[in-house]
Amino acid sequence: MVETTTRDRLVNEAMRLFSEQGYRATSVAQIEKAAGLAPGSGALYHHFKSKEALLAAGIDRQLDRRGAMRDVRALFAGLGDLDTELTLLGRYLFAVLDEETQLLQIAARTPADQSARVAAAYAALVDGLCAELADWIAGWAPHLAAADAQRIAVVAVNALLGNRAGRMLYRGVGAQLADEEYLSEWTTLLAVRIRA
Amino acid sequence: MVETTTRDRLVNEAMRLFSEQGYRATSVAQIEKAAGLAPGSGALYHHFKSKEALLAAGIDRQLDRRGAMRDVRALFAGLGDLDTELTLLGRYLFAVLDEETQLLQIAARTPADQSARVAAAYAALVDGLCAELADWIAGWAPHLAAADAQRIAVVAVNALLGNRAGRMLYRGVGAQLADEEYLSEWTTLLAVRIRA
DNA sequence: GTCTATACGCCGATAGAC
DNA sequence: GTCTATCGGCGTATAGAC
Repeated sequence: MVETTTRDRLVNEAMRLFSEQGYRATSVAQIEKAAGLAPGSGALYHHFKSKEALLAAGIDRQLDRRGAMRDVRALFAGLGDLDTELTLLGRYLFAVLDEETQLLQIAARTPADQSARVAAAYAALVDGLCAELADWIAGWAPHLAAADAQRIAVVAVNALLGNRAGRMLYRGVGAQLADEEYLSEWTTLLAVRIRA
Repeated sequence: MVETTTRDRLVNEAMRLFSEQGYRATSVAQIEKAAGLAPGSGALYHHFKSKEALLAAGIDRQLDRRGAMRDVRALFAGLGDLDTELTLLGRYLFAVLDEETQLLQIAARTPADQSARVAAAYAALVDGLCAELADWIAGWAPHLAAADAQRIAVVAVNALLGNRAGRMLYRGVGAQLADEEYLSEWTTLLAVRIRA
C-alpha cells in the first residue's frame, strides 16, 4: 500500500475530474468528496489557497514527470531497419501522448485566457515531440534538408495527435481504428516518404 | 442589410461564445448582452425554453448547413495529375473543417455526457470526411485494397484534424506551420504513398 | 417581445470549534 | 487537519408590468 498524503490525493482526483469534466465544471466539493473529505467543507483550502492554485500544482507535477528520455535518436538508433525503428518510435510517441492525456484534455477544456499555464504546457509538449521526431528523421535521411525533416515531423505528430484527440474528447463515438492498425499505416506513410 | 430575427442573433452569438469559452462557462446573461438584449433579463427564455435547448438549436442549424457536396470524386476528378488534385482536396478538407470549427470547438469543450448531440455530430463529420477521402483514393489507386484506402484516409484526415485542433484550442501558443506549407508536406506524403 | 424584479440553488472561499 | 456553519456572488429560470 502506497502512502499518499491528503495533498497528493487532492491533486490526483482534481486532475482526473478536470480532465473528465473540465475545470469550471468541477466543483471544489466534488474534489473533496473524491479525495475522501467531507464535500462542502473548506478542507481543501488548508492545502491550496484556491482552486486555481490546485490546477497549477497539478500541471507542475505533470511537467515534472516528463523531462526524462530526451534523446530519442540514441534510444532507437541502430535497432533495425527504418520500418522497425519507425514503428517503435510511433509506439513511443503514442505512449507519451497517453501519459499526457490528462494534461491534453484539461488543456482542451480550459479556455486559454483562464489559465495560460495549460496552453504553454501543451505547446511545450507538442513542440518537444516534433523536435525529437525531426531529429530522428534527420538522422535517417541526411539527404533531406533540415526544414523538410521538420515539416515531415510536424505532420506526423499531428497525425498521432489528431487520433488521440478524437479518442480523448469523443470517446466511444464514431468508428476508430485499432492502435496497431493506425500505427501500421502511419509507419508505411512515413517510411515511403523518407526513402523518396 | 440582412434581416435577422432576435432568435437568429441569439443562436449566432451563443454558438460563437460557446466555441470561445465553452458551454458551461458561458452565461445566459452574456448571450443576451451579445445579442443586444438586456443582460440578466430573461428575454432569452421567450425564444428557447432553456440554455440547453439553445445549444441543440445551434447544433441542428450547423448540421443542416452541411450535407451538400457529397461526391468529392466527381468534383475533383480529372482536373490534373495526382499531386494537383491532392492539393485541391487538402484545401477542400481544410475548408470544411474550418467551416465546422465552431462545432468542433463546442464538441471539444462540452463533456460528452452533458450533450450527446455534440459528440454524435462530430463523429458524423469526421466519418464523412474519411469516407469521402477513401473514396477518392480508391479511384486513383485501384490496385490498393479498399481497406488500405480506408486506413490511409483515416490517417490523412487525422493529420488535418490534429493541425486544426491545435489551432482552435491553443491559438497563438507554440510554433505552427503556415497552411500552405503544412498542406504541401501532407500532399507529398500521401502522393508518394498512393503511388507506391 | 422586452423589460424590472426576484426566487432559489450552487459555487468559491472564510471563520472558528474540536 | 478536518469539521460545521456561513457569507457573498453569480448562475438559471420565472412572474408580471409595459
